[in-house]
Amino acid sequence: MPEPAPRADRPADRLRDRPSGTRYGNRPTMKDVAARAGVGLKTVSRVVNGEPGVTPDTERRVQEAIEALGFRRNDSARVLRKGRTASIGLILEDLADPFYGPLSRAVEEVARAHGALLINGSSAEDPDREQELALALCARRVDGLVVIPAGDDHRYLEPEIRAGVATVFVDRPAGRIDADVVLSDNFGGARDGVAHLIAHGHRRIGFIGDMPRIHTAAERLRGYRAAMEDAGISVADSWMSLGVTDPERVRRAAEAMLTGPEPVTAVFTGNNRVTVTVIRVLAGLPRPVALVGFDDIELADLLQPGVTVVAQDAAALGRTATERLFRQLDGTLLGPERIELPTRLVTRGSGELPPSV
Amino acid sequence: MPEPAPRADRPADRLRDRPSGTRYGNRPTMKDVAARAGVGLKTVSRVVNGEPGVTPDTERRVQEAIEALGFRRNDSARVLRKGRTASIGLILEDLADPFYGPLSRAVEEVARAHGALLINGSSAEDPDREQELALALCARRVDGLVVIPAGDDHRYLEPEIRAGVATVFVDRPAGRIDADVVLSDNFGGARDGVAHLIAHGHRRIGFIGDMPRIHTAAERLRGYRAAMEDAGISVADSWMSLGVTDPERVRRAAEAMLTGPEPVTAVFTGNNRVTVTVIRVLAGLPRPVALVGFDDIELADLLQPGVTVVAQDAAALGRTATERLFRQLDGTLLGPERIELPTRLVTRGSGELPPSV
DNA sequence: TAGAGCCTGGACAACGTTGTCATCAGCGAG
DNA sequence: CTCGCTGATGACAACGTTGTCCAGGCTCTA
Repeated sequence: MPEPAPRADRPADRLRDRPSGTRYGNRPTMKDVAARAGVGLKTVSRVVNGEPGVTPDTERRVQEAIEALGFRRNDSARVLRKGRTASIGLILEDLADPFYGPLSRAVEEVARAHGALLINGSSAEDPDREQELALALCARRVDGLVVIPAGDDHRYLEPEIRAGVATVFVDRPAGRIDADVVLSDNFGGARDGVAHLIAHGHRRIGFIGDMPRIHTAAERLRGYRAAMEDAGISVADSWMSLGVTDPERVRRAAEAMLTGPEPVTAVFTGNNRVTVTVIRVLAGLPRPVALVGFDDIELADLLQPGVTVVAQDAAALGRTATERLFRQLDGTLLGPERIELPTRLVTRGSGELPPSV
Repeated sequence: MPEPAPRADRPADRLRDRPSGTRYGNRPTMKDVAARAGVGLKTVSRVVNGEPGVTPDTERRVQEAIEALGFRRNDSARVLRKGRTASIGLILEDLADPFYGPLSRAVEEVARAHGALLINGSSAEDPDREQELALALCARRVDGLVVIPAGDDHRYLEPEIRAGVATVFVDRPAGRIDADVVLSDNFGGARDGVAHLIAHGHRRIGFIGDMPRIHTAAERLRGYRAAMEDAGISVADSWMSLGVTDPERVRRAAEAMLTGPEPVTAVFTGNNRVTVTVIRVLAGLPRPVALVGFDDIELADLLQPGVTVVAQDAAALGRTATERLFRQLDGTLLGPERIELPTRLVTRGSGELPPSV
């Protein structure tokens, strides 16, 4: 007997059978509530959404039916009908990076203030994965997207943006499309940080940063070069090292520039991951080496010496971007803009060490 | 003229009008693709989903139409039809807390391996907000929920769980319902940490922890008491302080137990937030005070002295929980279980300081 | 050459909600 | 007493997709 019955009441497309009190795995719908309350479908909808035009008595009956059945509105259907999902997507590089914690919290808070949920994913610095994620989020019909780009070509988002997906890029600019961008002043911050070292007497200063294809890394390198040039110092190639922030590579890079014929007396590190590794390297050295790092790190003040950093305000980045996103959705925005937030030099000791001879 | 035409081709329920190349804000649907490709609706569906039974030639025509129109499947409709959303929800306390970074990354990775997206929200340690979030996620029909509970009564989730929402609690147990729980061995970890201090000669040991209504805080306090009792030490009330982990309160608590008639010679801190604040307090003291903290913290090895901690594996917590969630969805699971992961004592110096007299 | 069987493709309903519109009862005014 | 109005209520279609099922054309074989 391949077919038990010619026609089942409901298609049994949901396989899970749990020891439920009532229907197996099938949730009650407004139709069920309506039947139980003895009212029409639309009346239930009105009650659920707090729309006016329902007698207190009717409302009570509906509420009772909702309670009794454990009804919960199916937002998928609602979204399908209304066109807006009240959710935004956040794509970042790595949820576990302490820099992104405050940023995503800020994004979440602004979203929450607008009644939206946050869906997020990590690109792991892989452009393909970024695209895959972004498009998956668009297929879910998120209302907007906050993207910390891994790739440098975002034309794939053009149809989505045209279709109304509000999009803001954070921390790094969008590639090959015109879109809202919220950045830190990476160039200025790095230049100031390096200038600080120069002001304390250093001339041979090393730079260790992330892969040069990452915009922030490139900008910070540019800031380093600018500060050196402003001071009339010519930079040796061996003083600069860009690449993955994997501790092993960073360690080797640091050790290389600290030895050799022209060893650096100070190091400028391009992000928090690099800074942490370099602190470990410097801790193992007999002579003190000055250090300024981009990005603040927790407990930086308690190390000996305290670590001087160029701090950026990750929360402000996230907040600014997300507020802008919702203004795009409001329609109270003119055109794409590039917003640059200032950085702040926090002196704690490591940047004020004199060059040791 | 209030009405421009008796019947518009499409209801203009979407207000946004962008300078789109084609239809304003209206995305193409499979119907549009079908029309353009000169095929039936279902054929488009087949191509989009890679189902068999389509001639290469037809498939090519459909693909071209998809490209040309910039079509992207509307997953809301798909979800409505299929009943599964391929997304899971994560509710934690605070996205910005470094402890939750690795945890949520692990959750995301497992979700990704199962083709699911991650929606997350922060409860800010507020039970009402936790419930609001959880139910909002259920309304979105997430397939499952990973919850780091803020509240201690989760009966509100019963109808959802019955309806098939896979649910796993992490870091703290569920309240008043029977559900999967993945925890660290908070009791054992704290006991070992305190025993370590005792082994190094301490008798007057302080405990500073989070609010006692939080399960982890209570368990760690219990571990502290157990270790003290095992060593035959009777604990003075003034040695223990539980409450919010706000730096101001923690600072006062630490200062109080470090002065007075019976000052402690060592402190056990109940979580990473507390540890960081106490390190700052201790750094300002003339005499050394031993410290062991629950939770590992970055750079703990570089402080003077290094901070001895009871480390828990946040990533393993998230991974274990999420894998279990998907096994619930597979149906390859018997019943709710309580899984306890071990902690690890990492000695770095601060816990090995002798009592200073 | 005809029949059987297979493969491709399309018509149609259904998922659960919301917007539109019609209906109906009750009521006040003329 | 009746007309028209108001406010509550429900019937119905639509959102965009997928599952079911049937039709038509093709190939293969007897």
